[in-house]
Amino acid sequence: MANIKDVAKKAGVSVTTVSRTMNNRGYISKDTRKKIEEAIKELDYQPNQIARALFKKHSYVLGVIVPDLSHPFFAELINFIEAFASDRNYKILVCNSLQDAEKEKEYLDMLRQHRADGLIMCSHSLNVDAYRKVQMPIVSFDRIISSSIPYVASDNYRGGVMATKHLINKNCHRLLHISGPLTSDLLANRRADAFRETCAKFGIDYKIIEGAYVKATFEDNWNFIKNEVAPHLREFDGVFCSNDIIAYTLYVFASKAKIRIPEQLKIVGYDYHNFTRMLKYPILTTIKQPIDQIGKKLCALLIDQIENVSADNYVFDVQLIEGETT
Amino acid sequence: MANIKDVAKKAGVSVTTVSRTMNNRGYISKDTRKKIEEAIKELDYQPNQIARALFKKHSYVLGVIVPDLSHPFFAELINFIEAFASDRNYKILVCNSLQDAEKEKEYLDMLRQHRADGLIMCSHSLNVDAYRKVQMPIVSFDRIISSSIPYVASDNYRGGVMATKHLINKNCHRLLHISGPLTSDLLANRRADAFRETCAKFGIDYKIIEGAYVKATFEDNWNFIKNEVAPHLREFDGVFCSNDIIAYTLYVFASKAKIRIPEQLKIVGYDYHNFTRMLKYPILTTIKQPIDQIGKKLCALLIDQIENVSADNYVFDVQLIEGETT
DNA sequence: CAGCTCGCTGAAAACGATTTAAAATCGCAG
DNA sequence: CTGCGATTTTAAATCGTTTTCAGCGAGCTG
Repeated sequence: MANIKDVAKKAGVSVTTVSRTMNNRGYISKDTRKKIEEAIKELDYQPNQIARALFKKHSYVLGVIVPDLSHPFFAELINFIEAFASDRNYKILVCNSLQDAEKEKEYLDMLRQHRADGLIMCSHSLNVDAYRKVQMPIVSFDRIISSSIPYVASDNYRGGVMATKHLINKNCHRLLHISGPLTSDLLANRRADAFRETCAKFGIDYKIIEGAYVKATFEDNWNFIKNEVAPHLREFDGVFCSNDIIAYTLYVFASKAKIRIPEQLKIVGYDYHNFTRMLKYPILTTIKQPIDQIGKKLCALLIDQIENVSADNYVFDVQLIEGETT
Repeated sequence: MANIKDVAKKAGVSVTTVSRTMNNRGYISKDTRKKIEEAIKELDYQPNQIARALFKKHSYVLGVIVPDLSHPFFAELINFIEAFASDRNYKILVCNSLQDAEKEKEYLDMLRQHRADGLIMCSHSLNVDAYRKVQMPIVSFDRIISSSIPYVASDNYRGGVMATKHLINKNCHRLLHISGPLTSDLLANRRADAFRETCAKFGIDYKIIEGAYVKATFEDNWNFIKNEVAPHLREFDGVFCSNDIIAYTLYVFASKAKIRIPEQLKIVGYDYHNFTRMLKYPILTTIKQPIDQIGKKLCALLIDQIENVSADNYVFDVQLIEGETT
């Protein structure tokens, strides 16, 4: 593959001049510029970004760590992250932590070794100290890592209130919330807070069952519902699920158990990702997170930090999508 | 961030010695090795992979270009690709072509500039010449690019035969196939070949409607079915769809049109990705591609090429998953 | 005409690693 | 004490860029 020296030789100038031409720095005569551009085209010269990155200490690579690449939420999120990063000339190195702390630590080191310019953390298997040590601009999705690391999230509390109030408005009297794991610094847990407080405020009986963070397969979710949720299910007439996959699984489970939905049991989910939008039996009632805007904001905040603009937290508004399950 | 010189200084040796220690090359006394390892730990030294890559001309980065990152098939495929690449110490740079030829060309150049070690092509917006020029090891999913570029695919022909025969066995007499775009070198089109030939062999009336490659949203698919398929739909009692998303959309469409499935119309899909596995209303009858094995093989063939092992094409067996739609 | 600025160009020093080739050290036999 | 192979270490070149600094005419000013 041709390098800058080959171009210089072919154009009959020095490498400095070639470099300056490509980067539009300083004075270059029309004449030499033309010669150089011809040489570049003729040799199909592709500037070596590795050499560039070495000198400039700027790789234009962003690391993205997610718990599960094939989960519809993260697939969609990465889709948008990639698009916005690409617009600003950044590339993304995706890492699949599988929620394994060991693997996540390895990825962190790997990204440091590759001198990624920044890091988007969507997986949260390690304690906050591990991320603070990374010495790289970071943004976090849905978790408060430290005051100097901006986070992006949907307005989980408001979403929780909306979901709960919706169930109450639909005449539910005994409510269940299936949450994610209630680790203190995960912002998704504001949904449970909102649920609890809203039920209290309206004097509604409630219960919270703590689930796992990301359950990948239908069977995982099914077993969870069968073992943890089913024994209590008939005590409730409304369930707020912390994600759409579990909401759908619950719908399937309840249907098979001859519980009529929405008449006997109403279900609200959370996310409204591709899977939910595709789904028509049932059309889930759910709280929509603006995944596109979240992706864009994560990117923007990170690149702002990298390029020395100050960055701040960002919380997005959510929206109730009323379907057929409530 | 500490570099190799800092380590050398701290350990009181030369950089050469540090380098040799890390790479286990040549003689190093127990004593100096220990001193160096201590210095590395103390400084939290992370070797600069960019500098390494520059010298070794080996970046350990693989480019992966897909048409749509958030499509369940590709999300799952990338999931596996990442896992296997990571096992062999490679990283992946994901690119979302959106099936835009211009964008795909840009990504190709970008990956060349970043000196990716190889390329996994799952998007096929350009003519084959564009890929031949890339001068980088490539593997292709589901497309024959040239005899020197290995491809990986499921046994599309056999899948097509299985699907068609299954419909015939279920007593269908007039069959429809909704294909992807019938570009000659896409291996997915063997499904249509198989459909055509199997129908002919059994003396069955058939028709093929050509669809788009990847339709992202339910609405896109819905409109396609409404406009292109619906006018003919009642002529048929069995449909073989070239992917599960279109199969599901057709199911929804037909149900709303009061066509009873499977009694009046039987539907077979293709893929069996996460979306399909999650889906319970209906449980689709479909042809399963082994996405995990495809991902693994793509990776393995590419890395073999990079590391100078010869590589060959690979076609995976498929499997009929019988659901409730036939 | 000395001195300055403009416009243009190039040589050389980085960036942080690896590798080659050569030098230093050691132990030990002659 | 010398010579020599076996160890162990190092200086210097290299990878492909960018940047700093300096040089050199030409034209202008005073």
